[in-house]
Amino acid sequence: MLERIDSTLTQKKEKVERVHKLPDLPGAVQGKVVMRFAPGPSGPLHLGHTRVAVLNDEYVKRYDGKFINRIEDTNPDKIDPDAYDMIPEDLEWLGIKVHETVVQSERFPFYYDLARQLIKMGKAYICTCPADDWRKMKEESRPCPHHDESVEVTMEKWEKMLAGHYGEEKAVFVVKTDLNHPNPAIRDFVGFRIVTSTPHPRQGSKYCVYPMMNFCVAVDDHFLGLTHVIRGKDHLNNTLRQEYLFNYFGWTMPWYHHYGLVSIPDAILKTSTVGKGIKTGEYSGWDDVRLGTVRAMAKRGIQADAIRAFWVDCGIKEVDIEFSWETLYAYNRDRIDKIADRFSFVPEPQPLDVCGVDHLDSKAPLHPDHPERGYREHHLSGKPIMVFVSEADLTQAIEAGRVRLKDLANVELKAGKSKFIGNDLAILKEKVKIINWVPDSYQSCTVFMPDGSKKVGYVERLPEDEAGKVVQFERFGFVRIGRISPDVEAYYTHN
RNA sequence: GCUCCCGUAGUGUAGUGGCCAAUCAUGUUGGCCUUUCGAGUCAACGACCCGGGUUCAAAUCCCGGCGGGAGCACCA
Repeated sequence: MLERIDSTLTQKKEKVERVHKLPDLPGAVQGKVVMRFAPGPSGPLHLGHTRVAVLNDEYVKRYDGKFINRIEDTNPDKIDPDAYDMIPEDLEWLGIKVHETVVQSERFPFYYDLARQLIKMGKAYICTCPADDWRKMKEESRPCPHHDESVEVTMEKWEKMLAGHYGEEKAVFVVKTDLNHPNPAIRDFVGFRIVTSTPHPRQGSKYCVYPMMNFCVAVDDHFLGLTHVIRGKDHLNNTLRQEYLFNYFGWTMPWYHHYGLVSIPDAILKTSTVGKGIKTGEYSGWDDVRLGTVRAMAKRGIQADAIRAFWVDCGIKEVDIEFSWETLYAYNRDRIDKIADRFSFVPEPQPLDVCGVDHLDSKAPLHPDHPERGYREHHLSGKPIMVFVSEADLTQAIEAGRVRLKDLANVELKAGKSKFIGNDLAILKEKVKIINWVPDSYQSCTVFMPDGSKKVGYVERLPEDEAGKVVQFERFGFVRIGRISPDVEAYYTHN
């Protein structure tokens, strides 16, 4: 301990630029840390999930521990069968190493056993009151008539429950906590319920008694050997409920930590809404660029690395925070700027004739800082030579009278035509603007923007190997190339 | 209504009694540089929720307000 303090003190003096790092986990032992990610399989992962997934992964990697992906599929109403495959795919894309996968619907008999043990301890009862009545009595700190039934009676009712003697909503297994607990959120909670109307996508109608999240979480967190749990603040009260189970069974609790809630502005995240939208054709799929899914981020050219850096930077504090697209984009730009080849794209293209010259050659680097990567070359001829420029640029250029076609020529404009006036870069010192152009060997290109709009224009011919890569359309922004032929489709990343 | 959590610049973050007239990042503005409105570079802007108390000394400890969030589900 003292050594640690000493080293941080000396470090502090030496550090000029401090990189934000996550704090150490209390009681973490190298090689012994076990953590988990516990999504409900209602769809693929979205930005909100990435925080908890990344943070847990960061710690597992730091301590050379184990990362468990626990699929919490105990509510058949909210299961998308495809999610069982999509979640691991998304985790892999995020660079998260999963060491073990647990699916809760495969463990129902195990949960049933523990339920029996709990009944034997007198810590649970089977309630057959109408749900509203039970809830109301709880609010008033009153026990329902079944609260104090004997172990024998309770056990008998439990077996009847399992045997299907009760219909849906006719009986629940309740974990006793403390009806007089000042916090109404902590008083007796439901551990198992009956589900018969919706078959489970994986188990069919094999089971009619379904465990509830709070029961499974406590049981699994213990039996899977978790040492540290990091999750959202919305689970704060759940942890207090789960604590009762740990105490009844005599288990030691892992270290639980709850970070603040994140609000992600302008993000479409809600799985059920998106799922419906996909069915109706409103969205093209889970990777529709308007969505906040991991898939959409990938499609747009957001790097997993940038998302990771963002969450590490946010830390694990309990304060609620607001997600900043600007900051994520800054981290992402930092990563893609180095690797993105540059191309010329002109939205709303307008033809422009360049008179007074027979042919023009253009040679521009794929990346201005890395000429060794090669060049884009165009050899233009014709009488006159025709190029395309964007409508907005053309308007401004006509107003200015002179303009530099980037890496090509200086031209003088009047009445929609232009005249070659040399190639001397000194003209830039005279505040002449540079604009982009494409030759008549262009490809049509549609850029899909995150707000759902499209920018249609021409792009200079792209090498086939740019498909799937992030490139920069000069003076337009970074995009990820979806396809190259027959026409180019690209997804806007950010500026 | 009850219970719990939280409150440092626009956003995120460092800071656990003195080295804090407060760190870093992002953002914004301006300069330089650059054949992109990208990158780089230099500078500026911008914060300890409020009020008491403890102390020689408080962003840091205590109390009270105020503000924000979550939970009180037979969802996760």
